[in-house]
Amino acid sequence: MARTTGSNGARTHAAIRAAATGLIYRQGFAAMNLRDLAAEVGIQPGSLYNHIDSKQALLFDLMQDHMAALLAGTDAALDAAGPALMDRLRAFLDHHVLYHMERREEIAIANSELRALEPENRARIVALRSAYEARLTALLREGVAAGLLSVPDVAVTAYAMLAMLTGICSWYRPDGRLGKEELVALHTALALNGILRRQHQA
Amino acid sequence: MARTTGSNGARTHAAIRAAATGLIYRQGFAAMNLRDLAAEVGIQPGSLYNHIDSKQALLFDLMQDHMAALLAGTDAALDAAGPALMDRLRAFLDHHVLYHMERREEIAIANSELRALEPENRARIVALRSAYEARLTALLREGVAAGLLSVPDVAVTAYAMLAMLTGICSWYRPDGRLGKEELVALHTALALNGILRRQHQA
Amino acid sequence: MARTTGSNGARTHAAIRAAATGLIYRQGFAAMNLRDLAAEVGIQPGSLYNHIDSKQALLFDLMQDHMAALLAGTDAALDAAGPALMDRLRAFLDHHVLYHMERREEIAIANSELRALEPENRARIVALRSAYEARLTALLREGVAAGLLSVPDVAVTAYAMLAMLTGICSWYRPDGRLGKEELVALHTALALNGILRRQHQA
Amino acid sequence: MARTTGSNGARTHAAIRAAATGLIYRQGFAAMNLRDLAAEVGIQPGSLYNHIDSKQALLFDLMQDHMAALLAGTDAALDAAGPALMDRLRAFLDHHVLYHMERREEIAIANSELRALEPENRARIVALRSAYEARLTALLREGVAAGLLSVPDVAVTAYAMLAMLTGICSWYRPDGRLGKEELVALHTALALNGILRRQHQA
DNA sequence: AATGAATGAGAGTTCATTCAT
DNA sequence: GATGAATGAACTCTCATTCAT
Repeated sequence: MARTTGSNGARTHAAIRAAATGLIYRQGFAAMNLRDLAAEVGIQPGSLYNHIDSKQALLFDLMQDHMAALLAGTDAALDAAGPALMDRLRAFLDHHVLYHMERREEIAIANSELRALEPENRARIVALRSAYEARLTALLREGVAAGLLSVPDVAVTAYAMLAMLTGICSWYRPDGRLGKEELVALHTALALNGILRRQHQA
Repeated sequence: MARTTGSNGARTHAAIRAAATGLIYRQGFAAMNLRDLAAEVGIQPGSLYNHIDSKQALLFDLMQDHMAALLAGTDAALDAAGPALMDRLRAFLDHHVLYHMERREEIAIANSELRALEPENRARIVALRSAYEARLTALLREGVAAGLLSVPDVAVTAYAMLAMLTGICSWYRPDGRLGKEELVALHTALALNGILRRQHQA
Repeated sequence: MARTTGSNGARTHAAIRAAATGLIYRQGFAAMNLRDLAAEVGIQPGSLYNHIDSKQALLFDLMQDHMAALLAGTDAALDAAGPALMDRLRAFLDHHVLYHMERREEIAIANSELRALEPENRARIVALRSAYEARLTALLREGVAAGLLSVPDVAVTAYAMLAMLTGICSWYRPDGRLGKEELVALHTALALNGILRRQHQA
Repeated sequence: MARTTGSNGARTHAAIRAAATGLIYRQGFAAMNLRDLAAEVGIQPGSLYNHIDSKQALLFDLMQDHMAALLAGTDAALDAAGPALMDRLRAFLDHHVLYHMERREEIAIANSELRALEPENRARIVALRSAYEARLTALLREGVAAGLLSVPDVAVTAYAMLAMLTGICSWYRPDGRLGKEELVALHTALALNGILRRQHQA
């Protein structure tokens, strides 16, 4: 049976996800309640269940979709960068910082609400996250092998770099003092300077 | 945690704070409930109120004490480092990393539960946090003035450095592959490399 | 229950009644929900209302139709039995047992869900039930007057006999150890033995 | 720590059980809600949980305690009846009828709310019920072996007798036309007459 | 005749907190 | 200082029902 024309189910579902993203970002998942969410969407609390299975399932869906988008965006950026290693590394870092400025709410949720997921759901998100980190560690290993980078420990360094570049989403505001491009350049340089091999280094 | 025979008030209070630190770290403040906290301490929920004023007050006390300890430890490390700027900067970074490994639960709470504080309490913790950040921005400014550092934007760079070094407390485990000293050295070097002024740079 | 292609309204209505009978029998009226009922019929919950007025009306219709069928079947059996009192009494009991084996779901509902009916509906079902009981009490009174039966209290005895013979529908299974005819004979004898007047009795 | 004098926890718990018995008897378990139950006890709904684990656990406890009391009362009646078989059979029936008049609410619940129990709980109540039925079937078998009773099928006859005698609790009222003793005598005679072996019977 | 989305009431349950003992 | 029972508000979620399409 065809979907009734003018039905606004899809619109409501999107509104729920958008409102939930904002509320979880601001208050945390446990502190968000479905009454507030429903009110923000403009429906009754019970009506949420026409669109979601449970509060937990809503969180999982948001996180999963976000991680999938992050991975897809990253791969697109790497593809666009061409084959040269340093281009690819720079593309990864640029994309990471830009994405973290533009979608800082989803990022913050993905980083802080892992503990709110039930074990099975958590395992699936952790797998996506690992796949993302693997993109960076692979680039670092290549760089070391090519003699371009100085990285004492690939795994720890990758964590540290991601932590630094991810931190931006906890304070960035679109109307801040510095523009996006400046912030991207500044952060990518800061990160690269930390690992670039130099002549006077061993 | 079994009930200690002959325990007195101070011991119970300390046990409550220790148990709360662990529970908040693992579950988040909003998701922690006082039933579980009381059970872990070995008392009834109502008895908590002989030692704390409220769940909110307990969180605030934990965060305030932690920030005070962080500031005191930092200042002690700076005093011990002597007057040389680079020694002081290195001392700040070393201390930061070490402290974040050793007290990662308190750190994680201080970083993630600001939003759970009531406005007045939040303002007081934010003030302490700003004081801590000011220690680093002051050092960076000195370094730039002395021509030792290359820092395009002091505030943003300080944030990025702190984010990187703070990230360690989200994955560090005492029984991990690398020892504390290695991790401190690795992180401090990574951070310093990012900002050291070099000859061939403009 | 799969959706029948080309099903029309009457067929859906019958499917709803059949599914509701089973669900109410198994779970009770209050515990049955219209979601499950709709799912068993293969339609959406809202579509039920094209066929029923309300959950309450559905229950009432089922009970009313059942009581009417019971009465009609009883009267047919009495008519077929002829004029002799003992034949008629035996016919009543035989029919009662047989009917309670064959339609135990409807019977169980009629016996246990009176309390779920709204007062007005309940009164109407109670009236039908009283009419049914009156068939038996009339026979008992005739038997006593004719000196054939020994019945200390007609009303109480009628209740007790009906309770005994009705009990079968709470455990009878078509694939059980004993066949229908055996069970009918056994129960009718058990009931009649309890009230038959004997020579050596006062 | 000793129970505080004057604490009325036990009294509240008993009041909850008593009120729940009445409400479940009148409305059925699924239709009873905890708000009404709490109101009848004179406490807030949430306060119920100081005394019960869940609605389901409350039902199970009521049914289990009732079945245990029925079994204990039956065994006491059998012990008091002495060794003669017919005395014991009569004692069983007398006790059954009397108990079903005096505690008809618990009985009705035990008979009609089995389906409301979760599988594990149901299995435990069914086991108690089987133990009770076994008391009667054992007596019937003895009676048949001794040539005192005529019972075509022990299991079916036992069910039918219990159904008849249990029926009383669905209509008995303490202020009714007949007294307890009369009703006990009437029912026991009705049941025994159905199975007593007579000379002129094969 | 059927759908999917909405409603509004209410369900069982949990929670931080209070307080007489 | 600790207890057990109580509170009252709030929670997530379910329900019968309605209705435009």
